[in-house]
Amino acid sequence: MSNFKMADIAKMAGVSKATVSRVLSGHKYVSPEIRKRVLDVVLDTGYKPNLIARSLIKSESHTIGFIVPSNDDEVIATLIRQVEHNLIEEGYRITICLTGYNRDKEQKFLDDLLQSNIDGLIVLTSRENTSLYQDVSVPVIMLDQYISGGAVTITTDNYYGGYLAGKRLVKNGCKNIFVVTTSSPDVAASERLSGFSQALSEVRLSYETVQCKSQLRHCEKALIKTLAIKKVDGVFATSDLFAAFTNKILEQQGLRVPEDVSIIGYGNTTISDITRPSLTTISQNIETFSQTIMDYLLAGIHKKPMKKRFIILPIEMIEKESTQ
Amino acid sequence: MSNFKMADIAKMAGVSKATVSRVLSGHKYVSPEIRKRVLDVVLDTGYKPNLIARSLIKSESHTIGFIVPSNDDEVIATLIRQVEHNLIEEGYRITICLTGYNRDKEQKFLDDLLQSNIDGLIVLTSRENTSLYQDVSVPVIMLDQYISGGAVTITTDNYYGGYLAGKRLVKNGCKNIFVVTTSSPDVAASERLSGFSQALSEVRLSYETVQCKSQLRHCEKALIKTLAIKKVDGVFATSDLFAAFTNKILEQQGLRVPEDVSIIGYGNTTISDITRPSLTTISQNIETFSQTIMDYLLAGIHKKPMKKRFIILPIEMIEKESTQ
DNA sequence: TTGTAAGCGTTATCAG
DNA sequence: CTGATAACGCTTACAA
Repeated sequence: MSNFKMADIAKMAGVSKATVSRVLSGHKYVSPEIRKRVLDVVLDTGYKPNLIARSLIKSESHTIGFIVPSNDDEVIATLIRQVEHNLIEEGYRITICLTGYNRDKEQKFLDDLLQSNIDGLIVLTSRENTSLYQDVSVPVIMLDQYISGGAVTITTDNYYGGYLAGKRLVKNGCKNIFVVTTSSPDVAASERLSGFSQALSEVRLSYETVQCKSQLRHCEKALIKTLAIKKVDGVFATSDLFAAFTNKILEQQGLRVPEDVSIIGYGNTTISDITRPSLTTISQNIETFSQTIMDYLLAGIHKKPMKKRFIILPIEMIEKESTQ
Repeated sequence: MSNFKMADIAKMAGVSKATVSRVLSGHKYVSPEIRKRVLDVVLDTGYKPNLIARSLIKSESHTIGFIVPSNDDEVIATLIRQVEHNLIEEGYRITICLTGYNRDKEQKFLDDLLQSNIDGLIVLTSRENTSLYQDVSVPVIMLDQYISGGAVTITTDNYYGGYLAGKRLVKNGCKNIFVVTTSSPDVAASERLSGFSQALSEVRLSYETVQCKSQLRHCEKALIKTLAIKKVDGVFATSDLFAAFTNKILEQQGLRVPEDVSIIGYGNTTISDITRPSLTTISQNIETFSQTIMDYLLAGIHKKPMKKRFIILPIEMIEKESTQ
């Protein structure tokens, strides 16, 4: 990294700072000779402009804040990766803010970002915390849930995903159904459950709920406890990880999947392919998800008119071995 | 977000900008009355100082760049999460840069960060790309490998981890050993293999190598191909994910784990607990890893003297069901 | 087409 | 203790 400043380059090239600035910003109205002279010095010195200074005067930072509960979920990690990839192409970078659903933390992150001239925000949070984003001065993409105010909501069709899963278990003739889900205020999971519920209630079925705390051993306990008092022949888990773990526990208990129990997970992640049997699951197209986020985020940043402020992306069920 | 600037606050409180600045920076030498007067206005208006302006004059940004190939590995995702958590406590935030081992991308990330007054850098990269970091103007924590220049290297004992795995398979009497590893230039994996090799060569054993590209189905092909020509009774995978997948394929081929084949993974991740059988694995203490990174990073930022510039953290083998 | 000078919103310096 | 005034490193009217 060179320690040259624009003034140094200007002096060395025998021009003014303004001219150097124009050359570097690809401004027109610079004579070829002078452009070359400046560029030569820039190359010689390895000069790189200070982006903070530029940021201060332009009130932008080419930085997008990405606020999420965690990166431990494979789907979220993939989304982060994909969004980062797409944003880079457009000249932005991302600052990751992991909130753990903690409102104070989230508030602090938000303030910090807003004080740093960020250009936009992508947010995944709980229902309670949406209020933080109702009146923010930069474009906000709110994931998975509606929020009043100016934000654009983008979500995959979690309700329908859950609904499809429900229909599938019903089709398999399952009567004793477990739902394995998180205890976090995860809006996607709760939408999935609503859809699932709907599918079951259409044939007058209900289900047992097994809640998993972050630690899998708690999940194991809860599952075994419920198994002690209820039979099971069908499972819907709100994530592939839960599905995979449930699959293991069930087989440890002497139940065979899919012969005795059908299992459906969510996410179509790597995990759904490394279990035996592989897991039937609901797939969201992460590339499309990311691309849509990008499109609306950039539209917001460039103040382009938007037709919609609420976008629902389709999902599909991927049949694997756990529901045969 | 308020749109007030320091000058506004100063005017409203009837003092100078300098005084407002002093109050907000918690400077001493401000009379109680004036302090209160300013603070009242600040609270009333919801004023928050612009961090970019502060950053410009102080030549720091309270931002740490975290350069890694990807976030799809569970160990790395956990490390990112932990480091982020620790850094927040210290008033820093992180910008994530996912390189995919692409040198150009990495170079661009680096330049961009350096042009933005970042305070420090945490880097996980390939051997070839270390040269990018040999002469960087901010503290660099290089993960998993040594690098000449001023950077501090922090690594877990990958070599010994591999060695332990090798010893364990030998102890189980394995003679036909497979190693399943990545085809990426992953320095940790290659260290693990060195250690593993050493353990085997001490008893004059060798092994077959199965290379996995990012897509698991390629891995499956490679594995089946090798199985067609070689017997196997022991497997060492350089990640739990590979181990889990291998476990699945082997059982599909009619081999029982651990009766016919012993498997050892790496990372002690969630994956190692959701397979049947659960996977014996090598565990790195991520909290300690993260804390060590933090300590040295902050020491570097605050220009404190450091006793060591090369830190190796211990690992341990966690015996689960796949090697019994 | 180029240079001069005035910002961007803070903090640092130096009188008072 | 407080207030002008000059940085920080760049962009951008406005002039020339």
